[in-house]
Amino acid sequence: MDDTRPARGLRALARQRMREEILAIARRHLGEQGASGLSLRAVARDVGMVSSAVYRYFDSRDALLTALILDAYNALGASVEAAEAEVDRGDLRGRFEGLARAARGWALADPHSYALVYGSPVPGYVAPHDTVGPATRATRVLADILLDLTATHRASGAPRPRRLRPEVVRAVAPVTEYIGGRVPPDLAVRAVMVWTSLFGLVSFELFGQLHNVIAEDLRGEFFDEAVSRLADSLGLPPSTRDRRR
Amino acid sequence: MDDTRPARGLRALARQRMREEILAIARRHLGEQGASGLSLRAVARDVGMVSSAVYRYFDSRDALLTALILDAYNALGASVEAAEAEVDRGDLRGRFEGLARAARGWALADPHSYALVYGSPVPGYVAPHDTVGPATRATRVLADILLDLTATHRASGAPRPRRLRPEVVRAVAPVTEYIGGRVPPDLAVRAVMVWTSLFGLVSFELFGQLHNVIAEDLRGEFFDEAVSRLADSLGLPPSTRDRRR
DNA sequence: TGTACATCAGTGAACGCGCGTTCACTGATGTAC
DNA sequence: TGTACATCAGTGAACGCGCGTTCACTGATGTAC
Repeated sequence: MDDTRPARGLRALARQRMREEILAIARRHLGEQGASGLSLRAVARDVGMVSSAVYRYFDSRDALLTALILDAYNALGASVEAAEAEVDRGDLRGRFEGLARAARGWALADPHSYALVYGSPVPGYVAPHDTVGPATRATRVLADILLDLTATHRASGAPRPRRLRPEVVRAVAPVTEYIGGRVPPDLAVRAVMVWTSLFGLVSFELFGQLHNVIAEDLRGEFFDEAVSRLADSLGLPPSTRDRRR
Repeated sequence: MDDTRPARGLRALARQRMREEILAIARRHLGEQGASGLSLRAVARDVGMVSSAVYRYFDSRDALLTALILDAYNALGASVEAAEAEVDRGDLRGRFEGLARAARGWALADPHSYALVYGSPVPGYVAPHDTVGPATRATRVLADILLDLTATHRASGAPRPRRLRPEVVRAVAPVTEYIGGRVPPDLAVRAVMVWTSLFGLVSFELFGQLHNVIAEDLRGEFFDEAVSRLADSLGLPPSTRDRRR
């Protein structure tokens, strides 16, 4: 059951299509039952085949879950990359805003996939190692914006960097290393905080925590405001194309 | 099955103790199976009674879940209130730090209860209305700190308030109203962002999203740093007792 | 170009399991006299 | 202070259900000659 790339031949093509149909229906089921309630039999029923037939495509229920998780990370990554790529390279703020809006947009469009990867972990399920790459696609986009920021020294308008205790510098060491280049630890701290804010906001919105907090029809407006402030906290210069602030 | 306060008489007392034992074991099970996998039969087995006996204490599986959610909110609220109450009323920053650390501390001590209320929603489960009160105990503590902040006009060192678009003002209207007093919309926006950052950070830590991001043995250090920056962003004055910053 | 055969997607029955909930019951225990 | 009785916590069997996974099978279809 090597479900890798080569889709040569008619059979292989049909196989891939079937695989994707199963995944699509499983994705829909995620919403109604949640990850731990995802039932291979129910999926098979909806696909229109007998439950055992699914085993032609996935080794087990966990393998199906893994595929869904990989898909989720890749869909988020692709959506973020595409949005960010549309913006002028020099417009760092615009790139960040594009990234942030794309992330929220994807989450709203497919909340169950979002919950699968950013919600509470599925009990008993352990993600295999090959989810690591796709999981970092979105963060890579932010990292590159920060690299450009430090490289062009445009952080002149940035908040004064704080003096950091050495433990904090060590705490964010994986981040400075991941970003690459010569990113100062203070910026790494800011980056992690911005990232958690961003996903914290999306999670709050999706998981019902903004109920009676942010007016439901103005969540997008609020999000944009928040994103703008997060951009400030990173020291991103005003957008080159849009200076309404 | 009115499971309310009056614990008069020996029987009623035993009843309450039993109820609490069931809840304690159910809480433990939450971790191993997750909310949607919580099994009334399994809980009964661990308590040492037959599954039908649990129905003497809870009307249904959902009622058990509701009790767990209520307990979680109350435990978080109590822990946050206690920590904040220990600090000098005038030390606004200290009060905020106490609140934040208590929230994280509780979450780390009982991650499954945390996931129950701040993780992905349990599919098919709808929280009854009486969870609303306990759900806001922790936020009330922050609201009171902000009230004191605006009342004493100590926000002199605060970041300059931003001009807000009217839609944003309307978006946070429920927050300004909830906090009470004359809290400016800009501060309400900051409050929501701080709150989502705080819980975003805790969720990331608990749900494994900080893996390879923040060194595992320095998460507490990083959290304290983040909390200090969040306090800054609220414009809380330097702590009266501790000026190491 | 035509045919024989190997591949493999999908079937259907079966396995052993745990689930939530109901019901009539038993027997210990608190309470009213 | 002693006793009869009502209360009610806990039992055990039963209900109908869906689950993941296995296995031997069938028959359409792509491929090698």
